[in-house]
Amino acid sequence: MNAHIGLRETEPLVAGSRAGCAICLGLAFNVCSAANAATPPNVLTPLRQSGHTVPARRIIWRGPDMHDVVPVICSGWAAAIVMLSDGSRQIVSFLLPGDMASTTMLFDAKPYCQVEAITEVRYRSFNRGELKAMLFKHPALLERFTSAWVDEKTRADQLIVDLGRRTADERIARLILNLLDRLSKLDLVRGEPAEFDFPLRQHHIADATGLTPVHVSKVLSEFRRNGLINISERSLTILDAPGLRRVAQMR
Amino acid sequence: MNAHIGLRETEPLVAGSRAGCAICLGLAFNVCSAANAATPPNVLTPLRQSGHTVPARRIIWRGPDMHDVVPVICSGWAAAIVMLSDGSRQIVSFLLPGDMASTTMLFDAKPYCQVEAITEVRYRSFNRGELKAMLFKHPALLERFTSAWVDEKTRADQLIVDLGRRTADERIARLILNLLDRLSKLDLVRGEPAEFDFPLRQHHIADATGLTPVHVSKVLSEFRRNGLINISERSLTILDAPGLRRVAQMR
DNA sequence: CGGTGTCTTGAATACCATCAAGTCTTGTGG
DNA sequence: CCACAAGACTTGATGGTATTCAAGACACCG
Repeated sequence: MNAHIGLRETEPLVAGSRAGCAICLGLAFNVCSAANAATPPNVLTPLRQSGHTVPARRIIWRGPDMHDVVPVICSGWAAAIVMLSDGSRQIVSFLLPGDMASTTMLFDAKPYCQVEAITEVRYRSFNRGELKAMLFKHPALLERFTSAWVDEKTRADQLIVDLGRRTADERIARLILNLLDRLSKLDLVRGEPAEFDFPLRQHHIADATGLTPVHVSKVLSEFRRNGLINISERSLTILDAPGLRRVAQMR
Repeated sequence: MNAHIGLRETEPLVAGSRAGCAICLGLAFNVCSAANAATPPNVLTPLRQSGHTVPARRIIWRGPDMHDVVPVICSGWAAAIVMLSDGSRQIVSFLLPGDMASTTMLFDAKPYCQVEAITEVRYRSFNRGELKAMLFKHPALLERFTSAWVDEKTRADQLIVDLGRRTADERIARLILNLLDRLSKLDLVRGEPAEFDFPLRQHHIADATGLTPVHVSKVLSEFRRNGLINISERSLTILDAPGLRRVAQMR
């Protein structure tokens, strides 16, 4: 899951406003291409799409019902989650601004997971066929898309290794460092020592690392005791980056 | 990892023979398209490629050195493995005949894992650029390729769930059932009760399920005691499919 | 024939889950 | 604005699953 395709906004958008979205989409594509110096500006015609804003904890995209729409996150955090019949959950990937839930959504309509908002989330739904056609028409966009796909797969494989072969401390440290990485590419990390918005509840961390919320609490407390990180007011500060990396890499 | 792109052979091939490979590749593509009734026969020009045969346990494709080649398995079993610095290993996917190590190899040159032969393996290496160009030139092939990609990602996400949220028994039962599924699509499963070649050592199962060989041994013994499966002479028989599924699905 | 790889089994241990109780925060309706 | 409920987090006690350690049986190969 989780493909960053650079459909980000530079300015706030009137939520749900169709005109606003259309403008923004054009903007976003230009921003995207500008950042990459690949696509000349204004080559892209706006796609049909619909903007939405949902509060935290709402389900954005549920397996069975949505067929032809591909959601792209504009702002906020979300998660792609596989639900098991006993109520336990596995977060397959976190979705940050600019992410499509999964690159596979462009091709496949049978999903095995749902997308849930963690914070308030603004997102846009694209028509799958149109989005696909557009990507294949513009090489620069396709390039971006395939690179998003490679990133997504790399992260998935990394997660497999983490869940299969690493301890609780390592998993949690790596989760934090991965988020740090992704967020700093989005320019969402502030200052020195590094600090960023951290809307995850401990149960989110548990669902992502294959642990229980109780154990996550214990590990995070230990991290704090050791002066590695600090979490307060939904914000995470990395106090000792080398130390945290040491915990994460160990082995 | 692991993309089945239908580059299989119908007949044995003189190992390493360039002419043989070229013929076989044409054959293979036709077989592939015939199986799908999508590509008209003979539309495809043969690609440059090289055939290889390696014994079990040999490394086929190592991260750092191979840049522009994409290996495709012709016969035998292989595994894509992530090595950790303490010597522990995680198998990210098993590669069966017709599988490309990963669809991402078409686009990305920086690999984080190696491909190892489990049995003797025949495989072919394609030039990445040429293979890519060919896929994008022929819509039917591209279609096949994207579907391989979706399968690959689906399996990766399933593995994430298994490693994150399932017990040892469940993981091992699911591994067996997944292999049964894939092998039966390749027509490599015989008879009733279902039975197939099973070259995996217990340490392979351990590396794939995130367990230790010792514990794999105990679980398999229990499966046998309960009359679920039987393994002998590198062949696995599923004696009680519903029972095994019950163990696998549980929850 | 020794060496290596594979598998099995038992005992001790470690890591993480489960259970439980309590604090604190957040949100909601009266 | 307060009261109450629900959610979030913490901490300690206990237990289970899987690991680690160890030793031995067996097959295969050079």
